[in-house]
Amino acid sequence: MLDANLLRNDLDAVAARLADRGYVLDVAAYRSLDERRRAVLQEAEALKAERNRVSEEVGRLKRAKENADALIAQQREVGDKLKALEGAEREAEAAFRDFLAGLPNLPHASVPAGKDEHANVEVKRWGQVPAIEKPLDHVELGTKLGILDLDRAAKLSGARFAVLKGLGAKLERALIAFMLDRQAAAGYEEVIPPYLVNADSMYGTGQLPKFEQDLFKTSRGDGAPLYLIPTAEVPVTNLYRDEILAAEMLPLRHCAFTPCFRSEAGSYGKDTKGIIRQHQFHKVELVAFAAPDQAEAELERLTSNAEAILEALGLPYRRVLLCTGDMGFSSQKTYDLEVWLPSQATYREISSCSWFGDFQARRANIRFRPKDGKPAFLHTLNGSGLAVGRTWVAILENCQQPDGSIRVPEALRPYLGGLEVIR
RNA sequence: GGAGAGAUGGCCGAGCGGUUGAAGGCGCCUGACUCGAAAUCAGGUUUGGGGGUGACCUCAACGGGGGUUCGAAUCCCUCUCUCUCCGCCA
Repeated sequence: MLDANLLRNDLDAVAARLADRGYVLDVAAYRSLDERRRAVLQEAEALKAERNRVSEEVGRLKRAKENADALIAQQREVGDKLKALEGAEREAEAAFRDFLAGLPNLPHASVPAGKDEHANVEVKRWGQVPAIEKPLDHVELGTKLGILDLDRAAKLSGARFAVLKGLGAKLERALIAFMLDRQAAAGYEEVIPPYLVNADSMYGTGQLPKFEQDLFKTSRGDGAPLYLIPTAEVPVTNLYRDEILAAEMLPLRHCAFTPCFRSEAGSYGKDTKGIIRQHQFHKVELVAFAAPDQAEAELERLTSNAEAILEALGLPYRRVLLCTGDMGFSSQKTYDLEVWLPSQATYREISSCSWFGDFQARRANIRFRPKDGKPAFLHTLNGSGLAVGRTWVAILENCQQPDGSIRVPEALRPYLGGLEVIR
């Protein structure tokens, strides 16, 4: 959520920055909502002040055993007026808040302006793209090796689900343990959060109210619905919702392995082949909480922590700085890491590292107490470190050998009992 | 799932219709004393919204929501969570 004061003081500048990311801010609508809200608020507050004053007087009379009937009658009138205003007050407040909550974050000054992914900027390229004659894709490789079974997965759950078997399952598990160990060593404290969260949590990180159609929603009798997390970012960021952290705790870094669940109703037709885009996948997530003056450096650190996994596995990748039009709703600056996929002869997203400024912190009310000052919103960041399923795909495709076997990256072998080749 | 108890400020803990934003204690901060520290003494110490150039004024918040009342931390309803006992269970 954006700072309402910023909008009030510099509405045109905010509108211009939002326009950079393709969002048209209705300036007039915002102004009238803000003014309406303040007008109603002031009217109601004046009445409440009146009520408080007279109530006190009634109390004084009662204690002195004097008659207060006249005052009480007068109070009833104030109470009625107030009751009449109540609905308007709530409505004005909600309309204002909903409008504000619907605005995406402002892009950081260092983010290139652009309409879509074509304006993204490649800032780094690492590794040697393997020379493979007629590379097979991960579906062919995995199916032939008997470690991937998409047909039976479809029988169980439909499209966009996968079954991993034997060494395929073990490879997935090895990758999870490998990533967690590396990130723990890099200073991230591991957490295992709930995979089902309430609506407040989804609101805190920005999935709700705008993106409910991307989520799996559960129901239970009379209780409030719970949502399956689309990423560990949601429960881990919300860990500190409505809290004030001590400045010494920052930067605070967590890593978490979780399954991720995405409904993505609009995504049919994209990435239909293989397990690039699934309703359920595994991810190791990095989440950081930083003071505002630490946050920009923290984004660089977090991004290189994610890159370190790709480098340790010897997977060629590039780092891309997303342009204003391609960033997620809550982000103010995002780097995507894209891994080379031989079968597609292109780089595909395997990690997305974002700096949210105080956008999420304001929604989730996460603050810190600076050395000698008032509590202030901190900055949140997160990034995949990495998406496990896509790493699995990248290893199969990049490490494939002419006979269809897979060479296991050396760093991973201790996690597979020393196994050198999957065949 | 059944029965009962509870949820108050950074923490502990009183209050159970009328200057209680909240006693008391702990913690923390400032000052005095001291070469310095401890101890002691004095003072201070929640957050958010609105208004004002400013000193400042004002509203809201005692788990969440709703109600009763001139007035609610205090009474009623409801939801959530925690604890104890019983049942069930990976």
